[in-house]
Formats: sequence, structure tokens, C-alpha cells
Amino acid sequence: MSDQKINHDTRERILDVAERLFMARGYEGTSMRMITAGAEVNLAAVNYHFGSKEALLREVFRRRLGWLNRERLQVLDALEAEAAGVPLKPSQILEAFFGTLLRIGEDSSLGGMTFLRLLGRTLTEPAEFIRTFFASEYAEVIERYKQALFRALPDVPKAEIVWRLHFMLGAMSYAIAGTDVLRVVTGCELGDLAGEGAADGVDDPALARRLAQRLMPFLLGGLRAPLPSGLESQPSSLTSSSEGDAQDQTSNHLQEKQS
Amino acid sequence: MSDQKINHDTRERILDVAERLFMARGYEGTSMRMITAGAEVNLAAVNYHFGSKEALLREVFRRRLGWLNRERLQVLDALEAEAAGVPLKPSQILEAFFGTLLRIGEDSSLGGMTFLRLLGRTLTEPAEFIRTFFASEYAEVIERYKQALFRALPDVPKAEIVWRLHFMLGAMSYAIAGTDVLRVVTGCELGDLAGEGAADGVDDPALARRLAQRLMPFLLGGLRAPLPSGLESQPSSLTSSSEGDAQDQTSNHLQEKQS
DNA sequence: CTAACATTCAAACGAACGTTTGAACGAGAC
DNA sequence: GTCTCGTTCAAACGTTCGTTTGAATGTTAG
Repeated sequence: MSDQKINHDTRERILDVAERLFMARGYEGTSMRMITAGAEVNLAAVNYHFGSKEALLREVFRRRLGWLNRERLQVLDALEAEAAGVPLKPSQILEAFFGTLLRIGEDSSLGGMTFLRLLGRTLTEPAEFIRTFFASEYAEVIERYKQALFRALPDVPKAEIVWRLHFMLGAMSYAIAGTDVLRVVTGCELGDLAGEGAADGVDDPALARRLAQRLMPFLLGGLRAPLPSGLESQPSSLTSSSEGDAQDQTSNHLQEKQS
Repeated sequence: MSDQKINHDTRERILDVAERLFMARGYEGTSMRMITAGAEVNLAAVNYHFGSKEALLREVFRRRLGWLNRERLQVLDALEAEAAGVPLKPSQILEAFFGTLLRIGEDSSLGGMTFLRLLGRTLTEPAEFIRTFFASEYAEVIERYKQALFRALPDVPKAEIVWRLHFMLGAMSYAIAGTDVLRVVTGCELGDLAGEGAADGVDDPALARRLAQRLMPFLLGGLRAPLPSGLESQPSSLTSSSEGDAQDQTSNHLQEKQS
């Protein structure tokens, strides 16, 4: 078992190029010939090293998601250990979840903005095997953070928390991936958008920091918004089961006390 | 110019099937043979009636976006006329923008949930011509609502408003399109999620209503969240130009007074 | 009837797709 | 030297892609 990294040069070069191309053109929009040409390797190299195009995509993500999942669980563990039984504040949980993610964008050895944008965009890829893969990769972490949010907001219906977690994931995913729609929104008249276009453009690692700074307050505001009013007066079987608890509040159970 | 709807049967059937398939499998993942087989027309029919696959996709959207753009402008016009110079409340603007959109999901003649999900998913399609098309289709409406938000929140930096508009678009797009990630989030332990799975599943028009009810408070909460703290102390040239105004606030300029 | 027209059809086009093959290469062990 | 083994290579595999063609069809007008 000396060192098995005899020829990881080709492998890594393929992974790097695939990561960039999948980000820019999507899975179906990227051909093996684009990848191998970009990596300056033979066409057969992908199938030799990874087996198939699908397996290549999985490996592109596995290379990065290991760190992300580990770090997210670790940060949450540390927070909960430090709290010693006291429920965490929602802001702490969001910071752990989204802050850890956005740190990827600042560190090119973790994938940088390229992988961050790939991650955001791939969550909406329609291909079946991609969604299956992500479901299995994310399941444990999502579950842990969901439970943490349940404990942090005991008076909020769990279904509401799940919805809002979903909304937050969407805002983040979209914010990361959608440089184009952002340009549509901004470009109409406001081309300067606080540093956009400065430095290295969309690959600027500082962009991740700025993004986090903007995104976190938005997410927290959304998570702690007042509950929808007509929630309990829904006509049909809105509450199918196990939802009879704590559904009759109207406003500020969501305020976390400012420390 | 008698009536030019001699044979819109084939056209409409193709558009319906294409809409559904583009939603389920994406643009690149949908072949002309799937479309024509599903619509039970000849393979050449698409090229005969629409010219190309790209033109077909554009027509799929044009068929629906006309109403949406018209309605959105009209609702905003009505609101501003009624207000007679007084700035609108953010909640009114969001209701006009997102409420109009979500109404599509309740009305199958406007496209229903199928088109709504297609719309959400297509915003993140990587193909160049799709983004170009959307940019031109959305530009006017986005600009109008952006300006309305600027007037509604005069003390908030414009760049911040643009960012948050972007976040809101993302949360909505994702919430609509992402039934799968939602299932990952929910399916872990909470399979009942307040009516999910009831009635006709994801195509249930009532889902749009429930979604709107959940989404609007979240978006409002995010839009009116406190501004990020370290905004003005950014090291590099964060404010490149025309951003010297009203950037030094910290908290509650965003509260709209409750009426 | 015929002529003109819009539409449908089966068949084929060339290009691009992911994958496989079998020979060639090159370093290390014996 | 030879043999081995991991890797690279050019070439081809069979399939599917979007598009085009030209004849067949049905409808309408003169």
C-alpha cells in the first residue's frame, strides 16, 4: 500500500475540467469530448479512470462533498456540545449550515466558486440519477440540521420549519448559481452592484464573502418571519397527521432573544 | 384573414407535451422523438410548425409569459394609480409580483403547476439561448418592480434591494421547481408535510395556494431583514460608484408600518 | 374536374453522442 | 534481456440526436 497516487495527474485534471464544464453547461450539455479535450487527455481516459460519464459526475462531487458534510456535522456537534442542552439560536444553526457552505467559495482547495456554483446549479438538474445521488449524499446532514431547527423553534409547526428550510436552500442555491439572472435583475440600470465585476469577476473568492454577508440576514429574516395567518383555518385536510400541536400561534414565537 | 386557427390541434398538442417534458427532463434531456411520440404526431411536425427545437421552447414560454407579463404590469399600475404618489408597501409589491405568478399554478388554462414548475426550473438552465431569451422576456417587468421597491424602501441601498430581489426569486423558483429536494428535506422523517401527497400530488392546483401562503411571509421577512452589519466597512472598493447614499444604517429602516 | 395549398408521413441525412477495442507505450521487477 | 502491469492512444463501435426531403394526403377554390 505504498502510495497509490502514481498517476493521479490525469484523474485530477479530468475532474477539474469536468467540474468547470458541468458548472458552465450542465451535465447533458457537456460531452466527454469537451472534457477530454479541455483536460488534454485521450477520449478513453474518462471511461478508463471512472467507468462512465455518470460515475465521473459522482466523483466530481464526492471529491468535495466529503469535506462539506464532515465540516457541517462537526460544527453542529461543537455548537450543541457547547450549548450543553440549551437549544441553539436559529442564527447559530444557519451560520453553521450556510456559512460552512459559503466557505468553500473562499478556498480554491475546497473547490472555490466554481464548485459552489456547480453545487447550486446541480440541485435543479432534472436527470434522475443526479437527484438520487444528492438525496443519499445530503440525507444525514439535512436531517441533523432539521432536528436542530425543530429544537431551536419548538413553538413553530415542524411542517413550517421544513418549508422554510426549503425556501432557504432555494435562495442560497439560486444566489450562488444564478449569475445570469442576477445580471438581468441588476443590468437593467444598476451595473455596479457593490463590487460585482471587480477583481476576477464571478470567480473572485471575495464574492463568496460578500454573498454570505448579504445572504445570511435575508435567510434569518425569512426563517423568523411571522407565520402565515390562515394556517389553521385551511378547509381540506391540511394537517394530515401528527400536526395537531402548536399550530395556533400568530406572530412572534419566532423571535430569538438578542444576546 | 378569416380565422387562422385551421389546424392548431397539432400545434397545441405539441406545445402541451413539450411543456410537460421540458419540465420533467429539461431541455437537453428531452428529444424531439419523445415530444412527437407523446403528442402522437409525426417527427417532422415540430420543425414544420415551429422551425426548430429552440424555437419550440421559445414558443412554449411565449404562449404563457404574455399573460404573466401583462398581468404583472397591470397589477402594479393599478396599485400605483390607487396609491396616488404615496410609495407602496413592500408587501403590496411582493403580493403583486409573486401572487400573480403563483396564480398560474391554480389555473390550468394559464399553464397550471406544470408550467409553473417548468418556469422555476428553466431559470437555471445552462443553455445560452435560454438565458438570453428569458433576459429579454423579463427585462421590462423586473425593471418596473425594481423601481417600485426602490421607492418603497428609499432608505435602503439600492444594491441591497437588488440582492434581496435576487434571493426572493431564488427561493420562489426553487420552491416551485424542487419537488425532489423538498422530498429529501421532508422525506427523512416527516412524510406528511401539511397536505403534501394529498389530492393529485404535485399537480394539485391547491398546492399553489398553499405554497403562496407559506412563501409570502418568508419572502417579506427576508426582504425586511436588518441590513448586514459590516456593509460600509468593506476593505476593497465595495462601493464602486453611485452608492454613496444611505448606506450607513444598521437596522430598522425596513419596517413597514402595520396598517 | 383540376389546380393550389397546407399538412402529414416514412425515410433518410450527417453529425455528435457515450462507450469499447486492441495495439502501443513506459517504468519497474526479476 | 524478458515479463508484467498500469496507462495512453487512434480508431471504430452502435446509437441517438436535430433536421431535411419528397412523396402522399386531405381540403378549398375556381
